[in-house]
Amino acid sequence: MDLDARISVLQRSPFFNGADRDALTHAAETASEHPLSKNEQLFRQGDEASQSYLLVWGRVRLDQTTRDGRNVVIRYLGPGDLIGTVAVLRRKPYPATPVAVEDGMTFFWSAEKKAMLIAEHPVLATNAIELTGSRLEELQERLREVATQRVERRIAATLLRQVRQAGRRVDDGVEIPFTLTRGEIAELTATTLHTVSRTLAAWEQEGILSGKRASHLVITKPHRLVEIAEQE
Amino acid sequence: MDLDARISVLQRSPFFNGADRDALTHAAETASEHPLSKNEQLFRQGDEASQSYLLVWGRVRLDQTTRDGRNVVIRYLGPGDLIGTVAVLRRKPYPATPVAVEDGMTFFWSAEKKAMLIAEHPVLATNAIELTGSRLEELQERLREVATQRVERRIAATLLRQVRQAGRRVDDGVEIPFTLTRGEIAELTATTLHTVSRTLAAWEQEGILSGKRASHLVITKPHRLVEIAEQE
DNA sequence: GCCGGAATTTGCGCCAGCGCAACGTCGCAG
DNA sequence: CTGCGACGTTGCGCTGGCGCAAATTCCGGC
Repeated sequence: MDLDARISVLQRSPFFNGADRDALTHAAETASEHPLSKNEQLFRQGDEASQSYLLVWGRVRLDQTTRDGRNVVIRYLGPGDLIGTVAVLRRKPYPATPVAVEDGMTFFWSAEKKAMLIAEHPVLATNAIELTGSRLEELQERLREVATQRVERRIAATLLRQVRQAGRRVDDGVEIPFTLTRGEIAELTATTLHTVSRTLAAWEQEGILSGKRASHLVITKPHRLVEIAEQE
Repeated sequence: MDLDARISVLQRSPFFNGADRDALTHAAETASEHPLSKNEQLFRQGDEASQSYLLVWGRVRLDQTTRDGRNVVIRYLGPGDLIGTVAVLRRKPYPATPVAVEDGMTFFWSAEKKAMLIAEHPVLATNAIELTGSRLEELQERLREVATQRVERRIAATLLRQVRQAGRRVDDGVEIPFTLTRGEIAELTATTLHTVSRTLAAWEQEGILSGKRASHLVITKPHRLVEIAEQE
């Protein structure tokens, strides 16, 4: 990818919001590229944080694993999202494992280069706080959900969150533009794939959504989902 | 409080780690003081973020409330912790309500002053990322716990977390140096005060911990708690 | 020292949703 | 086109721990 192409990619990332030409050029020049193939792990939870990534295109699932092998999906990441950056800046091991759910492309910087970039362009520090803060807020919301809401509401809220973050309009509703298995939805909502399956089946009955297997979920009646997510 | 006193308070906060004399002085000069009385709310979830606080001494509980009145404790804050700073920098409403669980003291800065401080002293931006990042990591851990562990383990893990963050050595073990009601523990662990009561009663039987009512919890056998928190 | 209210304890019934199991189905590799 | 492996569905029984309720204890204020 040539420099201009890189710069225009960077410009689209919230992390470079308000960055001047100089910052963009500097970042583009020092970036390396790393393509992603489906199911590839970018790094592993617990690894020393040596690289900071920017997802250019594709979709990545952030997993957190327990010692005993249980898994929780922290969130899904899309184009423009940073991966591993906080760990790099904190000089702590990566706290989670990013897995590509489809082919994609990333830029990455070494820990030193990234730290230097941020030191020289303070606006990037502000943006990093902004991004980290919004993830923090999302996690607080999810914690509250898991703590206080029953499964059905949580699933509805989770689907709506995916729609908000990555939804795409289609003929008959909104589409979640990547494959979400029942198991993954279960790990996002702190339940089992069985319960997810039953719930989605019921919703499909009701015509709220549709989408089998490897196809993408299409929410036909988002308002119904909102109702379910907000019911007392 | 005179300037030197303020500066020495600021020095003890991780947010001012590695800050030079100039930054400290500047921050100390522009800070206002606000004493806290028990049960006082510093601000409320949803308010426009106008002030950023630093907890000087005392103890604050961060609450997140659902529309229907249910409550979740996000975390407890102690001396040196920042309150509302991320919201101020993001120019978003406060996402939670901080409540003093005992009398205390805070410094605060207006949103503008705080933004200026950070812009002029980049090390503060780095520290803010560090602090936000560590809270993010803690929340990820808690989400995983709530999603995968049963109540007993979660309570053990939660108590250990309090000990790690604020524990104080005493004759017969480690003390959590502020009052934690069963209800508060319940809101920290996503359960009910009934279950917490039963669990703690059992542990008291076993001699793992002690502490009635308004007194502080003393963990007599932390290793047992660790075992419980880690058991498969 | 006494009182009112808040926190806690404890008992009991119940049910959401988990765990297990068996079966169906889709999609991709070859 | 076929076979296999991963994903999904569905039934069923069980139980952790929630919800409700009542009794008890403690605390802080007066």
